[in-house]
Amino acid sequence: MLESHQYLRQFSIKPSVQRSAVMHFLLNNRIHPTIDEIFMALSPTMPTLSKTTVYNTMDLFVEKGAVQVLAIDEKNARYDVDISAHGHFFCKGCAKVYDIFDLKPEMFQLPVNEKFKIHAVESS
Amino acid sequence: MLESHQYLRQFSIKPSVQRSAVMHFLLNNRIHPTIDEIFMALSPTMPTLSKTTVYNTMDLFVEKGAVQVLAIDEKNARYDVDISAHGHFFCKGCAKVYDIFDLKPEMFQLPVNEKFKIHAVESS
DNA sequence: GTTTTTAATTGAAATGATTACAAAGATAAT
DNA sequence: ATTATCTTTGTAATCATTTCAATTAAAAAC
Repeated sequence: MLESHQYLRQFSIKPSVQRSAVMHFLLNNRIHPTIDEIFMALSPTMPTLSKTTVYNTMDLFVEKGAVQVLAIDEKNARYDVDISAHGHFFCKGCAKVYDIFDLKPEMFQLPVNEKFKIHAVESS
Repeated sequence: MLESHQYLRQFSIKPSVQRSAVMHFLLNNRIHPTIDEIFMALSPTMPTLSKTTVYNTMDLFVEKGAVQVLAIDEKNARYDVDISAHGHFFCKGCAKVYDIFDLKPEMFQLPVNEKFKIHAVESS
């Protein structure tokens, strides 16, 4: 939990009890969780936690670049504390997201010469 | 429209006025449209069309393998009549999906030796 | 070609994830 | 200690999607 505190500071995120708890969970459970999974995991030991806070917290984390949001699961947004450039695939059988760490930038032949500029590439 | 009729049959989809109209739109507007975009485009010339029909139709098309559904846009499901293996990227500026045709199967180093079997790989 | 059966379409209501908002609580500054 | 600012919380609103039952259209049987 101390670690999470420090970790948040690295991304200029002011720590709070809730934020540290959420980050602690993310760092120790790399399961690309949904909002609900995060909420369900924390609420037993944090009965006052609100799901809205989880939404707010994750929005902040994404905005500050501490986590990335995946759109790979049509049903729910999923989050990844691993912000390195890597891919994902979604197993429809077990409904889980798995990492693909072998992707290389050259794999994407983007039309960068066109009228838009690339902000980010997600292989999710 | 005649073409769409024939096209649907190739995927064992029984054509109807609505289905042909939707497929005709998809074949001639390769913009990876949302349900709403399809509905909005067709309803002027098809006032009785229901949005539920568009949902039903797209579900059927996906099930029959005539189109693929993309999860790349967090807000809405998007559909692509191009069922060939290719990638996509989503421009947050213009909120449009673009194709990436240079992806190759080898780009994905999947852990096929594990306990799940891969049904499909989407780079979207 | 009319009747019967089956399938497709439709609109309204239900669901479920996410967002908006305003009040309550906690933290930081004075 | 007091005031101001930021965070958390619960409720209500929103929006995409699904469910469902009724209507309409199409296909099959006669």
